[in-house]
Formats: sequence, structure tokens, C-alpha cells
Amino acid sequence: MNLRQDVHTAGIPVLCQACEARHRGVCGALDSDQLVALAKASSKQTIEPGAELVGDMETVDHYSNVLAGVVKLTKTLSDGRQQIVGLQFAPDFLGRPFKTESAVNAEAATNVSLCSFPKAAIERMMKQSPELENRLLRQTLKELDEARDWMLTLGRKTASEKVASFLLLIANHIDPTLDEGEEKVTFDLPLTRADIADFLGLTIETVSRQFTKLRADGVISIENNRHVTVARRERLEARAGR
Amino acid sequence: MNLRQDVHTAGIPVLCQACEARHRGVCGALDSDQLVALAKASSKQTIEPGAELVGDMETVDHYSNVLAGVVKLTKTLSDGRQQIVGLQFAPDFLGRPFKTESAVNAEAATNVSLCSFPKAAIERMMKQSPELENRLLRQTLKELDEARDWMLTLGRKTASEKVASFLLLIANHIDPTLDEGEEKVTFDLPLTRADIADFLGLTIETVSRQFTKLRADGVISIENNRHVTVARRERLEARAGR
DNA sequence: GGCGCCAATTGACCTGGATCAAGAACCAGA
DNA sequence: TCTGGTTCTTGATCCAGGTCAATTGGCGCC
Repeated sequence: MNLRQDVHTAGIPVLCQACEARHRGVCGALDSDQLVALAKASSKQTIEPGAELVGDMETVDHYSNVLAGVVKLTKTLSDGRQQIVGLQFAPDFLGRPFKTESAVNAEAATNVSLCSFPKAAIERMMKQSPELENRLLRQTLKELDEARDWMLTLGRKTASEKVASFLLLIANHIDPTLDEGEEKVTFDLPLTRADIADFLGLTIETVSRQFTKLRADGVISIENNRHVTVARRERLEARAGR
Repeated sequence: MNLRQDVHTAGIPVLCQACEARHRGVCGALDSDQLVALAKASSKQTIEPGAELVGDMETVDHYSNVLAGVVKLTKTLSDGRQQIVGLQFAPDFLGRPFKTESAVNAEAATNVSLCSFPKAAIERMMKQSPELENRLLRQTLKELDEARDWMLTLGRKTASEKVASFLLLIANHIDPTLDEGEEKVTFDLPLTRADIADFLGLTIETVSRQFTKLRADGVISIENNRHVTVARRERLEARAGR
């Protein structure tokens, strides 16, 4: 985590080396001239939980890479009902090419650090570099796959399956290296109960009750409301539905 | 509709002119040499409702353009619960670049006519033509926007809001020219009640009851279970939630 | 026309998750 | 260490939508 910050604060135009290392950032697609140009235009910023990054219907003038933390993408009905339609983890790209207005609200769920570029700079480079466009296409396809997976969860799973699915999703994102295998996993929840409810299409009370049930059944334990230990991942997977 | 078939049966390498005319097909991105090559490799096919186009987890060896009809993309849990995660209308592109296996099931909802190409041919052209990749990126972004819109519907809307949203979605797709304005609209439902239920995350009984209610309230009328007339679109919109 | 089949509707009842209302735990600041 | 606000949990009740069970309607076929 500190490594990433160093890359940026050092002021050297190796911008987004960290993103590249994780194989999904957009900057690795550029040649060194382009990188220098982009480095000049880019800026790193740190954001507090709850801060709004991009307002719904707002004109967007920059794109960003998530360097650390979790960003939630939400949609809201006029009466206040809210749904989280996506979670962006490092090193995801943030922004909607080819549209000036965002259809979603982007908000920091945890402390977030971002590297952002003016919209115009990225769009200029997209025209020059097909490789950059290719990366954006891959990331977009990945997000589409994730969105469709989640539609199955939202439309057809029960509350307890939803909560189990959510925990697995977080577990897999926090440390993708131990994806398979590893029976026991530990992580901090990046979302509050209210956020989790908005992600799952449930109420906070239902989420809380499901956590209680999982605790009672010895599947997980929770300390300080955030720090989760999954005792037996296989049992969570069984509950998540296949 | 017959126009499109003529383009293909005529055997002339102006393949997918029809797609191009609708501004979203992929073929317009190619130069004439490429079009000739693609025309040789492509084949037009007509498919009956209910026929499976792409099985879940199946290896995919071709991509297609939807020329007419509606294709449903579904996901299914092991116990049979099903969710429609996308509807593809003409001239949408069908296929998942950069992956050999499909994560969804594709099935004809109505009579469908397709123009399909071998995977390899498209992928070769994608490398040559950045314009083609650009079109795929735009289509994918559009699908992502639609998926996220639908997540809000699945997670947070009531049954009656869901049904109203669905009717508007179909109405807007059937004839996009009369998008705004036009108080009265008429169209054939491309989906059965069971399909609609799977799209909305409801049961057929609930869908049916909501239709009955809309009929009783004079918002719509239905003939032969498929032919829908929306009497007052504005009232539907009010019910769909904003 | 009558018959069989499947899709859609309708009704009666049940239940998972929402709602409403207290508490308990957590945490920041003094 | 207390104190006040926020977040989380727990309990009691309610209701939208699911489940189960007929009935009706559309349509092709004999």
C-alpha cells in the first residue's frame, strides 16, 4: 500500500507502474512518451469514506485509477431507495468513456487513493493507442460479467445466500492470490451494514440477522463489526448457491 | 425485415449493411477488403423460439449479429432458479471476446435471425481494425449501463414497478423512433410470462396479477396474451419509478 | 365440433423479509 | 473515564409476494 504511494509521490513519470503490476490498469498500454505526458496531467488524491467522487448526472471531466480502497457505484430512486450497482477495487478504472454524464454515483466506501487524469488527455491517447482501448474493453467486459453475476444474486437468491455470496466476493477480492484452496480467510469489511444492504437489495436488519446466524453456526466470526474471519470457507460456498 | 434477409441471400459482399444502417453493428467498422473476407466466412441462420444458441460453460467458436428477433441471456442456479441477465435486440452483437467459455446461456425468445462469423475471423480483424474494437467497446459499455439499470430494478423496485419498467423497456426497444412523445404505443411481447418473471425476479403468478391490475386501471390492454396496447404511457412511467 | 395441451389467470393461504421499536456495542472527543 | 452520537443487534409484528391448487382461454389436430 505504501509502495503505491511512493510511486506517485516520487514525482517520476513511471506513473501507474503499480496498476500495471496488477495487470489491469490502463497505463501499461502506453509508450514512454505518452506516459510522460500523462504524468504531467495526472494527480494523485486521497479521499475520505463517504466522499462523493462523481455525482449522478454530473458532467465528468476526469477519469481515475483506483490505487487503494473501495469505491461504490450507486443508483438511487427519487424516493431514496438505493442500490449499489458495482464495487471498484484497485486497480480498477473509474469513468465512462464516450459519455459526458455519469449514470451512476461514485462514492468512497473506505479511504480511497486515486490517480486521476483529465478526460481529454485519456481520450486523445485512446485514439493513438489501440492497446489502451483494448484494455478498456477488457475491463468493461469484466465489469459486465460481474454485473450479470450479481443480477442472478439480486433476482433469485434468498437473503442468506445473498449474504454468503457477498462475503465470498469480498474475500476473493481482498487477496486474490489465495483464491482457491485456503479454508480460513480473514479480512476487514470495506462496507457498513447499510452499504451491504444496498448492495444486496435487503435491509440492514436482515443483513445483521444473517450475520448473527452465520456466527451462531460457526461459519464466521466478527470482531469490532468489521474484522471478519471465515472459519470454513467451504460452508460459506455451500450457502452461496451455485 | 425482408430487406435484411435480401442483403444476405443475395450473396453479395455487402454483408451487414443492415447492421450498419442501425449504427451499432460491428461490420460497418471494416473496409471493403475485410468485408469480402468476412462475407465468405459468415453464414445467416434462422432460429426457432426456445432454441439454445450458446450453452453456459460451452466453448464458443463463433460470434453473431442479431438481425431480427430477441435473444435472452440467462443464468441458472443448480436447483433450477433462473434469471434473465440481458435481452439482445437487433442489431446487437452476441459473444464474449477474450474468453473461450460463455458465462451465460443464450436462447432465442422469438424467431431470431442471425448472421454469424467464426471467432477466429473476428479476432483477426479486431487486431487489424481499431475501429472494430471501438465499436465493441461502445456496445459493451451500453450493455453495462443497461445491466446496472436493471440491478436497481431487481434490487429495489416493487413487483408493480418492475412490470411497468419492463413494459417501458420493451416499448422503447420495439420502435426507438417514437421514443419520447407518443402517448399511445402498441407492440407484441417478445417474452412469455415465464420469461418475464425470470427477467424481473418474480413468479409468473405475480406478473400475471400485475398485468391484470394494469388492465383494470386502464393503463394497458392485451389481446391474445401477446399484443399489448399502452393506453397512457405517462401513467406507466409514473408506476415504473424514477 | 370436440379433445388435449400448454399458457395464463385467479383464488386461498403461507412465509421470508420489511417495518417499527427498543437496546447494546462502538468510538471519538473532552 | 464519562458522554453523546452513530452503528449494529434483537425482538415483535406486518404484508408483499411466493406457493399451491383450480379454472380459464387459446390453438392445433383429429
